[in-house]
Parts: sequence; C-alpha cells; structure tokens
Amino acid sequence: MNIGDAAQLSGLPAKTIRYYEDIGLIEPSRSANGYRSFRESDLHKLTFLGRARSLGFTIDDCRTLLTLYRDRSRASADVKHVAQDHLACIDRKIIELTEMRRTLSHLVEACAGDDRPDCPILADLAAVVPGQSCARQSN
Amino acid sequence: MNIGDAAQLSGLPAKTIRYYEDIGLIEPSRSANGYRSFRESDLHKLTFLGRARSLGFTIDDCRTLLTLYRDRSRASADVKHVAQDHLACIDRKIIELTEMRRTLSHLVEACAGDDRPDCPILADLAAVVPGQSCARQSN
DNA sequence: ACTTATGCTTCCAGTCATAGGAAGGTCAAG
DNA sequence: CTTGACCTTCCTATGACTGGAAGCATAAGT
Repeated sequence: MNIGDAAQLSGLPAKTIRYYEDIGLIEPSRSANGYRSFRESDLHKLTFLGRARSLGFTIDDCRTLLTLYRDRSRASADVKHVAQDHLACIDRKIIELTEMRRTLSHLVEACAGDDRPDCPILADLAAVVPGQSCARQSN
Repeated sequence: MNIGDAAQLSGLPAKTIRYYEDIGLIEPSRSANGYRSFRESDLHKLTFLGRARSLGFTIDDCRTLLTLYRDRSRASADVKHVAQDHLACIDRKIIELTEMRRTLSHLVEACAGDDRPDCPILADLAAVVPGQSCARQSN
C-alpha cells in the first residue's frame, strides 16, 4: 500500500505520515522504486496515532502510548497515568479559556458597538495596572 | 528607562519586548549608547499588549486593537467586532477541549490502573475505525 | 586602575506539529 | 510517447515566543 492509500484509510494527510516516519513513530518498508510501502500494522499504528492526537495527546505522549500498546506486559496503571496527566492539562486549559471567556464576554456586553469611540474593551486593556491584573499566571 | 525596567513594570520579559519591537508593535527610541529608551507611552503600550495577550488575543488582533486605541475617531463597533470574533474562537476551543475531556475521562474511569495489562484506554485508541471517530473536525 | 558583575546589544537556532511548495523520479492510461 | 497522477527529498514558514552565544556599556567594589 502506498502513502496515498494509507492517508486515505488512516485519515491523516500524507505530509503528516512522512513526518511521523521522520520522527520515528512509524517505520514503513520501501518498495523497489523507493516508495513507502505500508503494511496492515503500519496502518494500524497510523489510526492509533490519529485517534490519540484527536484526543489531544502530544506526540511524545503518543510515543509512550504506542510503546505501552506494543508491550504485552505493560501495567494499565502506566497508561492511566499518561491519560490522567493529559486530562489535568486539558482541565487547566479549559479553566484558563473559561476565565478569558468570562472577562471578555463582560467587556463585549458592556460595549455599545456603535459608531461612537467610547469603548469599555479598550478602556480595560489600557487601564489595567500590571501588578493587579490576572495576566501573570497565563505563562 | 531601559528595557529591564520596562520589563519589570510591564510584566513582560525583555525578550518579548524586543520581539514586539521587531514585529513593529512598539518603537522605543534609542539612547546614545544604543540602548532602547522607553517613554511612558511605550510602557503604556506594553501593558496594553500584555493585557490583550493575557485575554488570548493574537498578535494580529493586538495590532488592530492598538491602532483602534490610537484612533480617536474609531467606532466602538470595530473594537467589539474584534472581541466578538475572538470570543467565538475561544468558545470553539472550549467546546473542542470539553469534548476531549468527556471522552478521556470516561476512558480514565474505565481503566483499572493496576499492574495488569488490560486497558480500555489503549483498546479505544486501537479500535476506532477511521470514518467513525470524532477525529475529523479537530483540524 | 583593575576586576567583577550585571545589563544591554545583535544574531542565530529551537520550540510544536505540521503545511506549502519546488524539483525531480515513477507509473498507468490513452 | 505524452499526459497526468502519484511518489520522492529538501527547504521554508507558521505563532509567539525562548534560549543562548558573542560582544559592548556601565556601575560597584577593591
């Protein structure tokens, strides 16, 4: 199977598949003409990766998860640990975004949105004293 | 005022301030020795930028917002528009993360997390048929 | 006057997970 | 035998920085 078919079947762009080979996530064999040749197991890995990425796991997480997947003597605790860490990371992001959303929606509501220049949004951006804002922990 | 003080007072790293000059967001003057010299207005812009960034506005948004801020004849509708677009963007991200969170937390709950190899998390990652998963709209 | 330390400068490279595109080889169909 | 679709590698760009090297400037201490 060539990369085009692998892309079609896995749902990943060919570009991404080449990248995954580059960074050592997959190792498809090569045909005589130099084309990548994908076996069932390669395709399986690709769909695994696609699914893991769609759940927001980093490439590094994916590497770990793939290793655990291959390892028949793994402990499910190890997998759970990776997933829980990621879950915590997602939760932090959701909290951060929700906080932004809260502030921003207040500002948007307060803004008349007409042709006059007075704008509470700009006023907020301009007025905040550095030490007092919530800007610090966002990095 | 040198960059170190500007960094302290604005809460932004000196590196970031240099970067903002590089991309044309600010234009501090220079002292005789070649050091950047920050006026009150520069500092004001920096805190404005810091606040806008902490609300998740892109650099491009910041550029627009700064321009609107300078423009005394702006219409608040223009500002509101930028903010609303960003709010919609935040909402999309929250929805996406929440969807990930939902799936992932189910999987984590279902995983025993002991020393046995059986793991619903890996099973899910491995089993999904490409066309059927929710992987598509995440790009 | 000399050393040390801190602060400033520019420039180059790296991050993350790809995407875009150029230049060129391969293959099936008409 | 040419067209077009597919494949290859290699280089560059994204966003918003961050890290680090090499080299001046300045201030403090001895």
